[in-house]
Amino acid sequence: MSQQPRPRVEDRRVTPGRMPPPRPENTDLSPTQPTETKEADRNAVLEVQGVYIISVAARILDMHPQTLRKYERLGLINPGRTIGMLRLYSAEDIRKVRLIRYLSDELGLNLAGVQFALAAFDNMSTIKQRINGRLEGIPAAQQVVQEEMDLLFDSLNLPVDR
Amino acid sequence: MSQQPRPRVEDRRVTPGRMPPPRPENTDLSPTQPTETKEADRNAVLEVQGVYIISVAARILDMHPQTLRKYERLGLINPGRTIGMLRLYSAEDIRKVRLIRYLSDELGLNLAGVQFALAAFDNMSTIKQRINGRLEGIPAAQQVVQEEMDLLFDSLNLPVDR
DNA sequence: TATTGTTGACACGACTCGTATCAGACTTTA
DNA sequence: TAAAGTCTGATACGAGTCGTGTCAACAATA
Repeated sequence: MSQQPRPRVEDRRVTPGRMPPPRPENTDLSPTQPTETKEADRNAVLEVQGVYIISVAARILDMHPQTLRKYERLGLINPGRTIGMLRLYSAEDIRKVRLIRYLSDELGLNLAGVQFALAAFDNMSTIKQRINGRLEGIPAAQQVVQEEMDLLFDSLNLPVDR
Repeated sequence: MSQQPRPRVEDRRVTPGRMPPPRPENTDLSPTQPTETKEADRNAVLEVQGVYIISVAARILDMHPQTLRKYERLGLINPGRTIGMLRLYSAEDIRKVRLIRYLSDELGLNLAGVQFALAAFDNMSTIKQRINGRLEGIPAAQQVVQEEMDLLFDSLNLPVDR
């Protein structure tokens, strides 16, 4: 009955206020201890054209992999997959997670609220596009809508990154 | 708040000797709400149709008065006041509370999310108005924006009531 | 082969939310 | 004027949420 905690690579913890669970800190477990397995090296291997597997994405975002999985389960993000079903996070996915984190951490929304907000953003973007298309022949009107819709987005106080 | 063994209900007691906070002056603030009652006799203030004190509003909404007070403290609603500072809930206030309850109970938003959503609605309405104003001379464009913005509101799945 | 990924389940501590109660002061009503 | 109702700020509590952590059994990758 192996009861020992399985060592993991995800060694970061973010608990800001309180102590982390009383678990032994296997902070690092470089497998066959190449003494200096540079993260950069390993990342480079998995960094195929700006896509990252979950452990790398989690490290980039400084978040727990389980949190990323939970976000996906809730439909907040939808990373790609390798043929072998490994999650692949694109730069766009990373950006979206940052937006989610902003809505959650800074604005205090729960995940239902995040879901609502993301859907609202999407709908706003879509509508803006549709209006723009239907106003194809009236550039003056297009200009007005462009400006005002930008205002609308601004009013949501999203991080510049979006 | 950390949870720990706490006194039983019978033992709960407010710290003795605590001074109640000074009440605000009767400065007749926020006459914002019930424009209908503006010249009603102070005798009849609570009988004006469509304006309710908190206990009545709570009964109408089937909610706890403390919940209504909490919503106000968070800035979600802003009921009027009598000269004596009693809250006065208009039909519009009641409607807004119902919207809040829908966002909270049905969609699962927390109150931060409700705040965000309400602000988004307001901003969308404002922008729609502004666009409409700026497109005054282009009715065709007005029509397009009208239709599409209505679509946008629809996409939010709000209760018919709103 | 060693490592890291997958899933689902369960648990935790911190936090949120609606509700409840209290004391003391004030307002409205009978 | 007395009684009933409301005001304020505090504290409390059960139920739920959320991010994190762990586990088992297995698949993919290096």
